[in-house]
Amino acid sequence: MPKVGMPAIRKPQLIDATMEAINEVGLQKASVAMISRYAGVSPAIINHYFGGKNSLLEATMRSVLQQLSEGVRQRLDETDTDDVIARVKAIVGGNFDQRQLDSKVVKTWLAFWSQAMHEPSLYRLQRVNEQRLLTHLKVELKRVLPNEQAVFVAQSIAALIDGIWLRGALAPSGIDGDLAQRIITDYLERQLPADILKKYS
Amino acid sequence: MPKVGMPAIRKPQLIDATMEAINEVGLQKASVAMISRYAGVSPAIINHYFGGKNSLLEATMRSVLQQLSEGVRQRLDETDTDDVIARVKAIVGGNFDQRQLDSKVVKTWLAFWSQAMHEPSLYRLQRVNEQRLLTHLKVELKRVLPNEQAVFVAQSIAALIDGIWLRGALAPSGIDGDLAQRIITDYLERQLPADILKKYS
Amino acid sequence: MPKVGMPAIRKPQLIDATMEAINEVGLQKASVAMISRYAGVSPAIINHYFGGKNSLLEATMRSVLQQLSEGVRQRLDETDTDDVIARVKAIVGGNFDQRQLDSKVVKTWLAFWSQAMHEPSLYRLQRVNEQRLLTHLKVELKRVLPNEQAVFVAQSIAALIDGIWLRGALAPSGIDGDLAQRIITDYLERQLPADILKKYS
Amino acid sequence: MPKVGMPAIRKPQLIDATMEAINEVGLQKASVAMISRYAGVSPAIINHYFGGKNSLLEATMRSVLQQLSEGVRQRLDETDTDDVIARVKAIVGGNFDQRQLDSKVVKTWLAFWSQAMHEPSLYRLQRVNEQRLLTHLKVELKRVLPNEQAVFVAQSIAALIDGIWLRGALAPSGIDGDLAQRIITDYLERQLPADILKKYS
DNA sequence: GATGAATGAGCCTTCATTCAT
DNA sequence: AATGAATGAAGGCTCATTCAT
Repeated sequence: MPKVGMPAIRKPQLIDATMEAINEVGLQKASVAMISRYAGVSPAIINHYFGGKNSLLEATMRSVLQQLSEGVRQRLDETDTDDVIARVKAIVGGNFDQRQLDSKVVKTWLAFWSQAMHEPSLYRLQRVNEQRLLTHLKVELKRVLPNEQAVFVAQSIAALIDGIWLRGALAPSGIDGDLAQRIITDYLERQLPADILKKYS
Repeated sequence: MPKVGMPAIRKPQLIDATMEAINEVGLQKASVAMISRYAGVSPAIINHYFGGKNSLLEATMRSVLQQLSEGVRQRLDETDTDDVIARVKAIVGGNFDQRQLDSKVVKTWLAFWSQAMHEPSLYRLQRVNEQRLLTHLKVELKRVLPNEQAVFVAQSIAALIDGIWLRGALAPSGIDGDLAQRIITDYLERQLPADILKKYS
Repeated sequence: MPKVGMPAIRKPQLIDATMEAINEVGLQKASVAMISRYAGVSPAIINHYFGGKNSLLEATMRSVLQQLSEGVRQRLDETDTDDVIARVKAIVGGNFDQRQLDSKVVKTWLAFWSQAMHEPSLYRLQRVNEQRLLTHLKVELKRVLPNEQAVFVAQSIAALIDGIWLRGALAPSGIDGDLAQRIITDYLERQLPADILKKYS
Repeated sequence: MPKVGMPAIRKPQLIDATMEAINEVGLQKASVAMISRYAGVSPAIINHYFGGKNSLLEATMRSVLQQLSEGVRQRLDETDTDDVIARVKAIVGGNFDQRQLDSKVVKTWLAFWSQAMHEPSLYRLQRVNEQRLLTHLKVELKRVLPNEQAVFVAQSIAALIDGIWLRGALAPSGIDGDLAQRIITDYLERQLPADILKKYS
C-alpha cells in the first residue's frame, strides 16, 4: 500500500531543507545527514527520491532559478507591453523580489555560482539563466535604442543587477532592492533619448 | 647547519598550488593531498608551514587580495592626482588587471566569495576589500560631484565592476576588461557635469 | 522496516573488542581500526554507536567498574548482615572475582588507571570507584572498631587490595586471589579485639 | 670541534623534559616534539642522543627506578644492621622519599607501569624493581620470623607500599608518606613475636 | 653538535551510499 | 514508503624519524 503523491511532498521538502542547510553551514559542509535532519527524515530518503546528493543539489538550484524566472515573468505580464522603462523595472524588480533576497536563497545562489564552474550540469543551468536576463533586457531596449547601444546598455544593466546583488550578498545589511531600482532607473534614463523619456514619464 | 629560508620559497609555492587545485576541481574538492601534489611536496608540508588547511586557504585569499590591491595602487600612482576620470579608470583597470583575469585567480576569487559567508576569517578579508574599492571611488568622485551623488555613483561603479567581473567569470569567453572600461567610462561621463567633462577631455 | 535493537548487541561487542585490543597491544596502540577488526565490523561503526573513540573508551571503563561493583554487591547480599569478618571477605572477594582477574580486564584496568590522571571524565569514574571501596570497608569496620581505628584499618585493607592486585597484574603468574584473602583476613584478625573475634569464629 | 661531555648534559635534560611532558599531558600524548620543546632543543636531538623515542622512554624509566633504588640503599646504609624494624622502616621510607612523591615522578611511574605490560624492555625493568623490593623485605624479615611467615609478611608489606602509593597517586591530596609509615609499622608490630618487639623498642 | 626541512605511515573521523527489513 | 544498519573511501592532521647542512 504505497502512499501515492509522496514525491510531490518530499521533493520540495528536501529542496527546502537543502537551502536551510546551505544557509546555516555552507554548501561545503551541508551533508546528506544534515539536510535530512533539517527535513526530519532519514538520510536514505534522499537517495530514494533523488538518487544521490548531486541530483538533489541540481534540483535545488533548478528550483531557485525557476522561482526567479517566474518572478520576472509575472511582473512583465502585469506591465504595459509598450512602456519600456516599466518593463525594465519589472525585470529588475523580479531579480530583487523579496523571495530572492532571503538569506537562505542568497547563500544558495552564491554557493551554486561558485560550484557551477566545476559541475557541467550546474554550469548549463547557470548559463541559461544569465542569457535569459540579457535577452529579456535586449528585447526591451532594442525597441527604443539603436541595436548596438541596446546591447551595450543591456550588458550594463545585467552587470548592475548582478553586481548590486553580489555586493549586497556579502554586506551585513543585506541586499537593498530599492537602491538597485534607483541606480538602474537612473542609469537607464541617462541612456534613453529625450523623446522616449518624455513619452513615459 | 640546516637549510634555511625555505618558508619564503614554500609558502608562495603552496599558495600557487592551491589556486591551481581550485582552478582544476573547485575549492570543495581541493584536498590537501591534491594541493601538495601540485606543489610537488608531501601533504604534511602544508601543516608544517601553514599549520592547517584553513590557514593555507586564508593565506591564498590574502595573496589574491593583495595582488589586486597593489594593481590598483600602482595605476593610481601613475595617474595625475587631479584627473578624476583617469583615476577612476585606473581603479577599474586595476580590478581588471591581466593577473586578476587569469582563470586560476577568477575561480579562486569566486570560491572564496561563496566561502566567506561561512568563515569569519575569510569574511573579514572580503569585507575589507569591498569597502576599499568603494572608498577609493568615493574619494575621487567627491571632488567633482555633490556628496550624495558621489556616494550613489561610487556604489554604481563598484556594482558595475563586480557585476561585469562576475558575469564574465561564468562566460565561456571570459572577462572582457575593455568592455568594462567602456561601460564604466560611459556611465561616469553621463554622471559628470558638463564643465568637469570638458576640462578632462 | 529496518533491523532494530542493534545497539544492544553492538555496544557490548565493541566494548569487549576494546578490552581485547588493549590486552593485546595496550591502550596506546589500540586504534579504532584494530578494535573494529576485533569486533568484526567496520571502523565507522564505532562513531555510529559511540560517537568517537573517547566515548568508547569511557564506556569500556564504565563497564569494567560496573562489573566490579556488582561483584561486590552480590557477595554482600549473600552475607549475614552482622558477620563483619564475612562482609569484609565478601568485599575482598568481589575485588578478586574471577572476571576481574582476566588478563583482558586487568590490563584494561591498569591502562585506565594511568590514563585517568589526564582525562577528567575517566578521573571522575576512577575516583568514585576508589571512594566506594573505602566507604564499604568503613561502614563494616565502624561496627566493631573505634571510629579512628576503623578508618585506619579501612585504608590499610583498601591499600592491600589495590597493592596485591597491582603487583599481581605485573607478575607472570597473575593475581592470586586466595593469597589476597589470606593476607587480608590475617590482617583483619590481628586488628579486631578478642571478643569480636571469638564471636565470629 | 665537537663539544665534549655533551651527552652528560643532554641526556638528563631530555629525561627530565620527558617526565615534565608526561606530567603535563600523559605518556600517550607526550610527543617527541613536545619533549624537545620542554628541553628547549630540536626534536632531532632525541634521535641523536637516544636513537629513538622508545630508548628515551626506557632511559627515563631506568632513571626513576635508579633514584628509587638509591633512596632505599642510602637509608639502609644509615641503619643499624640488626634493628629489623628500623630496616623495614628504611625500606618503606625509601619508597616514599620526597623525590618519589613529586607529581612528575608519580605520573611517570604509573604511565610506565601500564606501559610495561606491552613492552618487554620496560617489563623487565619493572620486574627487577618489584622483586628487589620483595627481596629486601624478605632478607630482613627472615631474621625474626619463621621462613614461611617472613615471605607472607614481606608480600603484605610490599602490597601495602604499592597499594598506598597507587591510591595516593590518584587522590587529589596526593600520597601521604607518613600514613604509609604508620600503617606499615603497625602491621609489622602486630606480626612480630613479643620478644623481638621488646628488643627494639 | 645541532637543526630546520621534509616525509610516509597511520590515526580518527566524516560522508555518501547501499541494503535488508 | 521509509529507515536503521553498515561500510568503503577519503579527508585532515599528527608524529617519529631521516637528512643535508
